[in-house]
Amino acid sequence: MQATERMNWTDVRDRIHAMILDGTFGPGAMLPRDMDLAASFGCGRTTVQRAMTDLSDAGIVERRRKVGTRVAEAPVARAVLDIPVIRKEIEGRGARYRHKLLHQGLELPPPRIAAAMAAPDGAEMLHVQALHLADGRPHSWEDRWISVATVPEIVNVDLSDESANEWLVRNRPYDRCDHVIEAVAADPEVAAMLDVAAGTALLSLDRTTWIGDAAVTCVRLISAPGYRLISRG
Amino acid sequence: MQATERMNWTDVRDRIHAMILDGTFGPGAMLPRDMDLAASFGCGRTTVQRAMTDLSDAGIVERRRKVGTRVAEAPVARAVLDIPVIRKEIEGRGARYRHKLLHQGLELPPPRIAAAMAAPDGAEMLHVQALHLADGRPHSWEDRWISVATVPEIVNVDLSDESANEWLVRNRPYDRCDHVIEAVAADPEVAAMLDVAAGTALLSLDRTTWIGDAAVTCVRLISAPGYRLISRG
DNA sequence: AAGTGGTCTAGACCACTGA
DNA sequence: CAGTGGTCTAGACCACTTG
Repeated sequence: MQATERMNWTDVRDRIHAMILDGTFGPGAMLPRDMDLAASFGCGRTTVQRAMTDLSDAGIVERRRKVGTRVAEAPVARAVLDIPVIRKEIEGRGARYRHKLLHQGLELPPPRIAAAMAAPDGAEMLHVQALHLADGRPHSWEDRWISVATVPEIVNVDLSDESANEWLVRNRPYDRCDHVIEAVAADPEVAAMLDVAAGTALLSLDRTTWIGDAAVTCVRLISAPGYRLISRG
Repeated sequence: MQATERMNWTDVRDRIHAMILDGTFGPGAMLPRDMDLAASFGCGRTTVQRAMTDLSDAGIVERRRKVGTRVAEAPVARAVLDIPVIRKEIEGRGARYRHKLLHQGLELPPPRIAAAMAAPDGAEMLHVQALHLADGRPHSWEDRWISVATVPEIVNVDLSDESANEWLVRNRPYDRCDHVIEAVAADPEVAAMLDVAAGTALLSLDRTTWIGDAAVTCVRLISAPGYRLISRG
């Protein structure tokens, strides 16, 4: 008597994945229909569906109605980065967090910012610059523009107490956000703030956040040397 | 008579998300049970489940059995980066891809690599250095170590024809991979290869790939100035 | 022991797309 | 038009966690 094991959808996913990895189905090959796979695994079609959704999300297979499921040709490497709130990250390392407001004022944004936020010409925004410190040492420098049109009450908030990011997250949580990651050389101003030599290679992370189609804020975070973004999976 | 609209699971997800965003359920608040939400939306519990799975994957809510569903306290910003095969990326921009093998040999890896790949002391690996070019101009510099223990046949492959990455993807596809992103200053060797001044700030991407618990390869890719990683959504 | 989310099933219908 | 994946439903049972 054969013991018939009950399979999870994760088991089904892993068995399909294994068949792709060991060459049973090579890049570009068609997989059987969900119903046939379900029959061969002895499970319902829904379970195969669930497994396929996961493989499809991971970019391992491509599914099209009427056509079927195909093993992806050029597997992209997908890195999922969790970018924590800076204060949480610092406190999570057991260090003391402090935040220093350097500048705050209504100004006309440079074209780069206005374009990223799809803002009309001549619209003033709140410009904020701040420094994040871990145990008193510079951790990162923040250069932020906030849309007064989207968040009018921001002009009356005291940002020396709470960081702009945390106020926004609590009071105007965003829908979605874009990120751009690049390497930059420290200009003299940033170098002085972060206490490094001008020209030092630093990681820059730009984030634009949106509520629906209205831009909330566009922030550039430049971190002190040694900062890394890590993704495990 | 009220027209009862049929809701997709994405609609359900968006309505729950909207209630979180507009403050109906603030950070840390408990949401109703799936069954009650289903009743209030006029759909089955499965549909709420599907919506919740998505919100949970996105880090917006946290679900625990017997306890219920809670709005996340500290929303992390999640950036999903698709890192394409370099050749595809270059050809996708309409440029001509070329690949130049600079170095290839069996060597003892430095401690950093041996540790990242969890390799035993004294195990030689294949060390490969190469340059990727777009329309003849340097695009990125690659420094790669390949585990001979995991991929013995690699020593007989001609890597001047096909890049190591593409050979590996075709012949030893990996299970999972880790990424580390950081900013580095160009050392003289890299600077010469990429045709930039020494000390230029460059983006470095390290990737270690695995088949099960066996490391396949550990590669550092350093890109020419102006390279960016972008995530939208 | 009880309550919650996690998953499975079978069947049904919808949505997209190629012939 | 036909064939595939995408989704919904109702009901059932499982797995985990707290009391």
